[in-house]
Amino acid sequence: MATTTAAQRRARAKEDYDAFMAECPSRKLLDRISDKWVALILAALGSDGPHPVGRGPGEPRAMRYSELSRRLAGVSQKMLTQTLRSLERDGLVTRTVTPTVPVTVTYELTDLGLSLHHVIRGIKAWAEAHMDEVLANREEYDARVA
Amino acid sequence: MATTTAAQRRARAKEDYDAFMAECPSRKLLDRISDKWVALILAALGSDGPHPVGRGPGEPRAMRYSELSRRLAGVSQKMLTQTLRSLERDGLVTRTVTPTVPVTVTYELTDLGLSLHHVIRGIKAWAEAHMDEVLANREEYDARVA
DNA sequence: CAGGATCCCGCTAGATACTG
DNA sequence: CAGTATCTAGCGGGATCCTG
Repeated sequence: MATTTAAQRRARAKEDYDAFMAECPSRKLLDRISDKWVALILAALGSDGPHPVGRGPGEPRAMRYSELSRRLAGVSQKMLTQTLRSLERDGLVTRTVTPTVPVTVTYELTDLGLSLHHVIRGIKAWAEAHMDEVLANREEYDARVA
Repeated sequence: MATTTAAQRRARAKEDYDAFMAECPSRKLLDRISDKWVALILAALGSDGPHPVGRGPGEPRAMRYSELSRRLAGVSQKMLTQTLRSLERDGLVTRTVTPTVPVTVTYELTDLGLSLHHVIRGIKAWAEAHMDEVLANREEYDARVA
């Protein structure tokens, strides 16, 4: 019983790496914004843009739950709520409950959330500048392989 | 048979939205870089940084498969290969095969890949500047709830 | 050395139904 | 209106074995 070393070392390395990954701020941020709906919600609250499927030159900020739900057509209530909660938890949005007849809940970007929104706009800028090139490369590659 | 409209409209909206999502360049880019290993590989090839778990002040660019494998300790061969292939397909890295005794394969960032790497560094910058604040908000939130 | 091919498990998004 | 609760299927990703 001595040859276990190889597997053990790998497992050990993986643990270390996972721990490192969990600590890494960049990784955390990527995990956050890469979430399917985060960027969209931030975009919706941040101002607006060509993001929504319908028209909606929309309002700059502070939206109700139902507004967001309509704006991000494809989202399920579960994911919308879950995502909004996590964003609130991280201090990226505020949640305001107004006890009207049926309750009214509005969401708004914090300064922190707004600054993150700017980062995302940077990503968007790169995407719009270079993504067609990426797509072209992709097609070329596929053509060469096939 | 008339009340099907509600569900149908939702389904329709979802389809439209999915189509929109699939087209959106920003979404595509996010899907790309949010991939678990993409950012790490780009960081490894882009120059270096505090990313790797071991030390490794390492080489600036052009790494062999096995080097990457060691540098990104936790990655499985499958994911490493898969990710590298997709990056090559997108024209973000080049793959060079040198027919030495046992084959030698090196990967290197293209100009496009390098420019994307810069975007990621921007993300990293935000993370390092604000992520502690996010974490603090998170703890505070959890404390309030509990 | 650098992968290809398979099997298989865990997690999570999504659909559905219910509530204050 | 703005959620909560539950159940399930699909798939991303790791482990393992094999090859040029």
